[in-house]
Amino acid sequence: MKLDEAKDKFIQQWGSLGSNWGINRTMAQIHALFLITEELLSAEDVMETLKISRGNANMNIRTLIDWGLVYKEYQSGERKEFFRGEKDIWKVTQRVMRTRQRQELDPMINVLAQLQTVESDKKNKKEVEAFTKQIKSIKSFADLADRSLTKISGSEENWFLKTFMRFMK
Amino acid sequence: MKLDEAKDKFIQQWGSLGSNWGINRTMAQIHALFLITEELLSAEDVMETLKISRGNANMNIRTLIDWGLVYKEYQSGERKEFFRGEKDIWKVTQRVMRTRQRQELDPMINVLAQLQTVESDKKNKKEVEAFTKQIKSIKSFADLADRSLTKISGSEENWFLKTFMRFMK
DNA sequence: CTATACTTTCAGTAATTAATGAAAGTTTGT
DNA sequence: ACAAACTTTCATTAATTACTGAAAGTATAG
Repeated sequence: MKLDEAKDKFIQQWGSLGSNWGINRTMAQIHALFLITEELLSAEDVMETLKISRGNANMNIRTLIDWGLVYKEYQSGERKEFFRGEKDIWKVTQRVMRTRQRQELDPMINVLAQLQTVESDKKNKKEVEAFTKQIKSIKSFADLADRSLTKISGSEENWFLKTFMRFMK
Repeated sequence: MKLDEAKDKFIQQWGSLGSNWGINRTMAQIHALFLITEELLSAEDVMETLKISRGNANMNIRTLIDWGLVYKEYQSGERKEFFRGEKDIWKVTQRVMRTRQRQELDPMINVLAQLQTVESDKKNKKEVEAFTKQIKSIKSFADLADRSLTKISGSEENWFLKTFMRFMK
């Protein structure tokens, strides 16, 4: 396979992976491009390579920066902004975990906490008990996931690999 | 909060969580309904509770069965099918992991394997090396994730909790 | 201060994804 | 074998989500 073909294939596959996981295809493709590009890229470069509009490129690069997957850098002598992708796949994973934990797990946990107290009367006592029990069990699980993610996404790769490999044996 | 209000809130929240993770809102809502319903439900029940069409209910219940999150059961004396949701949140997690591993991680790993061999000529030698190195590093990570998921999704909750809690300490 | 080089926003539009419901298919009881 | 009771499919329609591009906004150099 030729290099350009391989790069394109990687970008497409990463894009489709992203879109299956609720991350828009273009954002995932831009991220893929940054993952396999050593050099700094400008918004223009991204637009041209992926054939997307200025607005689209700008918005998604911005989101990638928010997620901590892309960094803004300045080239001396150049007026425009350049960007560099985080290459370390372990760091990438940690940052994706963190972002999604904040955006999705934490709100879920809040709602679950609220749902633990439901009014009960003589008519539906049994039903309320069953509901509350199930919500509590989901909440416990979500709390465990939350603590785990916090620990994992704050840990060094070395620690993680060492301990995790032992765990997985 | 009233019970019905709480149930509805749970269904909505689970639906929105799902849709953020690339699972269609209705499928996630049906799943939520099954998670908090002790009794058997018919397709009709689901249609009425969630105000969705017959086709929609049927297709998504089917997918939930494929994922192993809902079971088909027959009521004696009744001609129509009834369904029961898997309540154990640990099992639910394992099955979601398994399904997504099959549907998304495995294809990604296959593509990464292909991308490891890229033709090189004197002009782009350096570039090809850098690309291959990065792909290899992503592939190793994906392989680790794959092995971990296989192990976790085949393990007992007890084993998992015991070992994982030690790991997380 | 002002012209230029850039970045950001956002209303309108396009593309994608999901839902409907009627028709076709299947199963079961008599 | 037939009819009733139910399930599945799928073409059409609706809803959602993402993209474009022009206009507005901002920063910098001279």
